[in-house]
Amino acid sequence: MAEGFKALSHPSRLEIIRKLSGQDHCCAGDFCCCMPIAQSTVSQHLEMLKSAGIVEWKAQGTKSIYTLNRARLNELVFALQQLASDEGPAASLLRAGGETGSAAPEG
Amino acid sequence: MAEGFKALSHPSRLEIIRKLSGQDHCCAGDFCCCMPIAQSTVSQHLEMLKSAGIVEWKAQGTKSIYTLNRARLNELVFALQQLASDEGPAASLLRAGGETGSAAPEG
DNA sequence: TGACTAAATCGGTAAAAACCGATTAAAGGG
DNA sequence: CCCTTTAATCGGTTTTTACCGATTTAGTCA
Repeated sequence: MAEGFKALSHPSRLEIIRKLSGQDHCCAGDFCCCMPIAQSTVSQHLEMLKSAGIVEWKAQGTKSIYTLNRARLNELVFALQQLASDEGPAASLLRAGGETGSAAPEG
Repeated sequence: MAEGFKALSHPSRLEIIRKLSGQDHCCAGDFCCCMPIAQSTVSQHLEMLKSAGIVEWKAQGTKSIYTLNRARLNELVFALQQLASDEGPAASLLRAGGETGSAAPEG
């Protein structure tokens, strides 16, 4: 869990995720050209995102295709919601079977 | 935003948050006694959580009272939900006015 | 095959984070 | 006032992260 959040804890990596979020998939070069860091650095950020399960990788010819793993992000969302809840993890799990929960209650 | 996730990116800090999540408030010493790290280290983790806005601090006699800032956590939940969504930030904002969304779809 | 392109990896430096023990500061009780 | 308790801060070491340029690997195409 900490590993997941660590992957989100750098502006450049958030930028990568943001770009992927609106775009279905990108190749590695798509990131380099719009970020103020070297190609090798981008590659390392992508590697970290990959090993944290945030992005998925596929080779396509001489290019590398990266896609966002939205399910993984949702896992982190869920974990964070539980922490934000004042009812503890168990309550959230129980409630998930009955009614739908919201991250931001109206109170 | 990256700063918020960085605060969540260490097991000890997650442990602190987890403890606070189920407990309304804790004093600094409550963390030291159940974690395998020195008092000074706990203090530094708390300082980081505080400056990231994740916890709030109040002096009470010779003790320091820490409370979880659940609103701040919910901000991060919301930001993460937007990233996980394939519709981009704008769509999420629009939808929030109409129907309720779920972080974990049934698929 | 050789030139070209895309991207990972290597070798290294600089900065940041994690951690500790010791010290300091400040409140409370005898 | 002195002693204790609580927790922040200081000084320092070790580990990790971020970053770069250079190199390597691998696919593509003439």
